Amino acid sequence: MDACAHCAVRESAICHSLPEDRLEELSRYGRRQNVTRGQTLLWEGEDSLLVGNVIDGVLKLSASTWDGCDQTLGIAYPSDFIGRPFGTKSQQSVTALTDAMVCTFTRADFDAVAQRNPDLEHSLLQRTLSDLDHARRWMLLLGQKSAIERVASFLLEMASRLSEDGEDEAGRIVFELPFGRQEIAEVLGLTIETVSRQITRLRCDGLIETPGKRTIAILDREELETRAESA
Amino acid sequence: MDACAHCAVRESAICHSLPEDRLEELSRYGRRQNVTRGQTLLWEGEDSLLVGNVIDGVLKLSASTWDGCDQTLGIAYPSDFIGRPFGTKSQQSVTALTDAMVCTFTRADFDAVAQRNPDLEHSLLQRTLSDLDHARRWMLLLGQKSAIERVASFLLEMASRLSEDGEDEAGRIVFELPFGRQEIAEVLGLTIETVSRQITRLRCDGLIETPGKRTIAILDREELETRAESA
DNA sequence: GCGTGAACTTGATGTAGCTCATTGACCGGC
DNA sequence: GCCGGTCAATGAGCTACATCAAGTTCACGC
Repeated sequence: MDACAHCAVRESAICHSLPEDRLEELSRYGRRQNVTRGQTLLWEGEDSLLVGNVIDGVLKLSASTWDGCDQTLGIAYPSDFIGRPFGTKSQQSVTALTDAMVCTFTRADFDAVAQRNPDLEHSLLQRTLSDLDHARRWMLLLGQKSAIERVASFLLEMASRLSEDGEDEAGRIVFELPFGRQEIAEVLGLTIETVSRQITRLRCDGLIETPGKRTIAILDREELETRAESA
Repeated sequence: MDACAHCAVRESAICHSLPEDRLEELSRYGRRQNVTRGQTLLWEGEDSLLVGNVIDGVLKLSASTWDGCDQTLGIAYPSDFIGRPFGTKSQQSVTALTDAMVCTFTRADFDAVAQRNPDLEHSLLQRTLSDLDHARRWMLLLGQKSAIERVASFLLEMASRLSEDGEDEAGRIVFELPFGRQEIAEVLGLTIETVSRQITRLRCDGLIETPGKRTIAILDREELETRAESA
């Protein structure tokens, strides 16, 4: 497959570090795979047989407690890397939040190619370091922030991830969440009711609008940032 | 300095991946540094000028909210790597919990050596991947677990990290925490009072003993594991 | 001995967010 | 059209943890 050459994430996924010939090598092992919304690609605690790149769509990484509460541990967007290379069990499930397309490799294949391509490992290292930074910033949110701060932070992060163009004609930042309320709750370590109440509160205070169930329009970014930081 | 040859973490830090001659190259840039308890090596938000290996002692990674609440994001033990290589600000402070010894490099020096030594990068990648796994498991704790579950999980983790020998003659697992109560609270996202109460509760229930302020003896590991999972 | 200060414990009270229950909006099937 | 299902919003009450306020213990100096 020379699909790589025309891949939507050719320039942004870790593959970008490989020159043409090496890319060709990697591509022999890759497999493009459609995933439908709700489908789980990797299961928590099972051996991580697959790794890969997200090409399109949004997926979540999650883990759950003995009693079934789910916590979302990370969100994977196009060009993000998923799975756990180098011989370890996956500590989290990977589930599609939207219909998605991923480019997968068996872990064994990927490990072998990576060992032969330091540049690929370097890209992966860079990406893993940012993921770690990001996870730790999220720990601060989970450990210290109030419900309203969490929701405000979440909306701001989603805005920066999902609103391709800045603002619409009315100066609003509009975007479609790939999350239902329950899924937001799982990201923030809250309940669905609390999330709903905080969103209502932000709407009543005139900081946001919610034209559709999953559509958010940010009216006052500045104030929302203040709410994300202080009670 | 040929200190590397006799370094306490020669076999376990990321340096282990380097052969003698390459190690010699790296060691030219390294600087052994004593850190006293409470001293901060890297500051949140500042450019991470230093990176390095922990040789001895325990340090914490932490960040704080606008209003001064600290959250501990990770704990670094001997042979762990600290700092943020590859041109980014450090997102967290690194502070010594005990007197410690670290082997530091300027980030620029380290980056350059790493680029020339794929094996070193591979070790660092492996370590970063485990750190990420670990951080995400901690997110589950911060997002979902109750106070008693958090404290029990914490004690178990500390036991596995700090009790070199298994059990003493009485079948207890005894170890000295490098944390005061306030510091435990910062790890768990709780207040000092809540931590204290939960420890008292575990003591009253006969699962642990606290012979000294910072000394913990686990009497019933099994039951403690149960408490760490379920309410 | 006694005083001082830091670290920990304990108790009393408040409250943010959870739980449970209800209602309403939207949507697809028939 | 109506009906059933899903998802979000909202209300009432409860509970776990935070907050505030005393104690208590221990180490250290005099």
